[in-house]
Amino acid sequence: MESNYDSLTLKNQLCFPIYLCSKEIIRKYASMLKELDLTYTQYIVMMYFWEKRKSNVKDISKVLLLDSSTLTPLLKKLESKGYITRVRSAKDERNLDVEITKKGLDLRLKAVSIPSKIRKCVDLKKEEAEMLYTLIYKVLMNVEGEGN
Amino acid sequence: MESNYDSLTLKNQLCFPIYLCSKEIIRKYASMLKELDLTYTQYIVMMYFWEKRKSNVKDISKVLLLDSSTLTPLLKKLESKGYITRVRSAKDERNLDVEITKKGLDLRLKAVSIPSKIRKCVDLKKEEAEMLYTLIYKVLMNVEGEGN
DNA sequence: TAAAATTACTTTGTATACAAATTAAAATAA
DNA sequence: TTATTTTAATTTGTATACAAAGTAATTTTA
Repeated sequence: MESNYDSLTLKNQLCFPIYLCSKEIIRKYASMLKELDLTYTQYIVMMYFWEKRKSNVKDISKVLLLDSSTLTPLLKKLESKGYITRVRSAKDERNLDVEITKKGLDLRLKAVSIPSKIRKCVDLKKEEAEMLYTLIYKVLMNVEGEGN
Repeated sequence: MESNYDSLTLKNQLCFPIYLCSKEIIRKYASMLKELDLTYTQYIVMMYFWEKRKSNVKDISKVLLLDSSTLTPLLKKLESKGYITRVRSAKDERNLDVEITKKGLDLRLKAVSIPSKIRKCVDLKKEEAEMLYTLIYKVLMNVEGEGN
């Protein structure tokens, strides 16, 4: 039986390696994304727009679990790079219409090789990757579920 | 067979949910750690010192995979809270001797309940947690292994 | 319909993160 | 032994992250 005392050691943490894993993978992405002049978070947002084309801060926030105060400057940055446009909604001035540009859509072509590079780097068998995906999602749902 | 095109969608990313999971768990920690006046990263560093008592920037950096430029201000912060001391090494002035204080050691008692709270929140069966730990570690080793 | 509450986004403040440049000390080479 | 290189930590610059406060538009309520 594991004591409370033992529980408070680095090697017995589950979340610590998840945190490390996240950071280190993002570092890998960062070096690959340098050519596209994108950071990892910007890449995630672009991926969202490659699928959705048009959205607003609230909806992006809901899907990417990024705070609106993180998104505001990030979207301004992507706008300054010409990948998206930001305009207040005519229907409801509170909303910001965010839309991907032609240049933003074109960027996708430069990014298509990235997932396979990352997969090679992560280097898990198909079943392992699926198991990891399942478990991580389970944790995510459990953590999100609890009233925070 | 999954195409390169399909690979570049949010739902087919393995790293994205790991990144979300890491962030959301850290958010949980943050609310629990508020009482101890610690952030998650500060908590990790304190956990290191609860096991090690004395160290230096380089060794902490190696174990926690945190850049020295992240650690410098963080250690200053922990020093200002009275949990550690920072002194240049007499033997080699390049090194910084970092040591936990009595107050820092005492803090451990306030933290012992946190791991079980987090486990409850993550809510995985023992075998699931072990499997997740194994897989995450495998990825971490693979990603770190690749010459970066 | 005027006041109150809600909503969507932005701003502010604090704390990571890390690359790249800098500084100072120690080790190595010439 | 001086010059060169290496090493350890710090500083600088940029980009997240998010809580909390603020702003302005819209909706709800009294």
